[in-house]
Amino acid sequence: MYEILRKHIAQYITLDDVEFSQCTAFFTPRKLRKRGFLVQEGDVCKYAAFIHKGCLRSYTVDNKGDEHVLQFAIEGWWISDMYSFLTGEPTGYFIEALEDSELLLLDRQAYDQLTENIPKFERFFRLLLQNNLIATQRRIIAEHSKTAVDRYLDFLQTYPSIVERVPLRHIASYLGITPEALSRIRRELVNKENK
Amino acid sequence: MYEILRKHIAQYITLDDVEFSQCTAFFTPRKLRKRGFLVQEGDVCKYAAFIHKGCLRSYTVDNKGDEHVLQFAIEGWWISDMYSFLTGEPTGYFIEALEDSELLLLDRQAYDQLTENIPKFERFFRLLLQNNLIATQRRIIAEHSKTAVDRYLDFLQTYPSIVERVPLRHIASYLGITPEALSRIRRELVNKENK
DNA sequence: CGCGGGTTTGATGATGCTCAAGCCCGGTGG
DNA sequence: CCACCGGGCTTGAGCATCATCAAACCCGCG
Repeated sequence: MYEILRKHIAQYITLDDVEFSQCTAFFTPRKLRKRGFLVQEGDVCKYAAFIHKGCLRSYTVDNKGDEHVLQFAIEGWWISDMYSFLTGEPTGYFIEALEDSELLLLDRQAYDQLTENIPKFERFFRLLLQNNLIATQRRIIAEHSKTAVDRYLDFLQTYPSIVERVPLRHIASYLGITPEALSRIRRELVNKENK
Repeated sequence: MYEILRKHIAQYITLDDVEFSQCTAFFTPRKLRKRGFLVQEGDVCKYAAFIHKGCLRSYTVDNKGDEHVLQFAIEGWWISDMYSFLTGEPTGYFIEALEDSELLLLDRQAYDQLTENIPKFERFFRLLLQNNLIATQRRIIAEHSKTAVDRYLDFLQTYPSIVERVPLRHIASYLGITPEALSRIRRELVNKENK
């Protein structure tokens, strides 16, 4: 049950067996069906969720009713609204399962105790935040410097395992374009291939 | 010399006088003239810089030679490439003074010692990262859900003190539009005002 | 078989980019 | 003190990209 979590953590900090089994005690397993929500706009996001199996997305809905995907996450990733989770303010995001999923949840109390009992986890979560920030900054620069075609190609390169699993319209939303535009981009790409 | 830093830190953690004077020992003051660089692309970003006075920007240059502003920072803010600073990898950014500026620099060793000697600072830097991530995520959503006009108006609201100090073309770059487009947006806005 | 969600296609229009030129203003040197 | 220069901002015309809206298509599922 915890192998994936263990491998994930090992990428950032080294834990012995005792520490790891201590740490697992803080997580609560939870299943989420396809189209189920971990949180919805207005909720307080009570959990940071590690994905053991499945696929989720976080997104906002603007005042025109259009969705904007912030993040995808699959096995071995985390998903949450860190802001709401850490401040207790209501979230502006929806976090939805795109497949039947199995999560390992960490609530705020567990998070505090975990970082207190095993201080290495303070570092661990800082590294997660840091990597997330770096990726998010790169995304902004990419959106300013690259065309939609190139951003789609980058996405294919960077997240091949996600492309296979999520509907195109969500990818379009992530890239900041309409489904129609993504459709046309894909058409052009196969056209070029066949020349 | 350290009042601004003290106020800034007090927003996130509480330090007594002893702790604060301990902490100041880790900082190195440095002046930077207008148009001077703290780091340039290819350098390792050796410092996290707290701005005591002045104004800086970080930006990348893409392969067409176009600049893309990632961040502005004025008194009471930090600027750095956290990625390069924390990993030791060369940075892809330029960090340039837009005015004569006075900085308080923290190098990697000082950073490590500071977080070790005064563990509250671990929390402090995590909060900084976290706030930065939240703001950066909002920026992506805003770029997907709002027009350039609205993003400019938001910028005026959110960073009035920066608008006064920074050339318009840098603001255009931050917003992801050309200087010409920003110029036209501003023209339309004053037209509307006068009706 | 027919329904419905997701994707594609087409036509049209808005938004912002590119390139080129002009304007404004502050700084410099005669 | 003034003429000139240059950088930054503005303006204009034409164009590319992508959004919008509406309709068709495709395919899995009841």
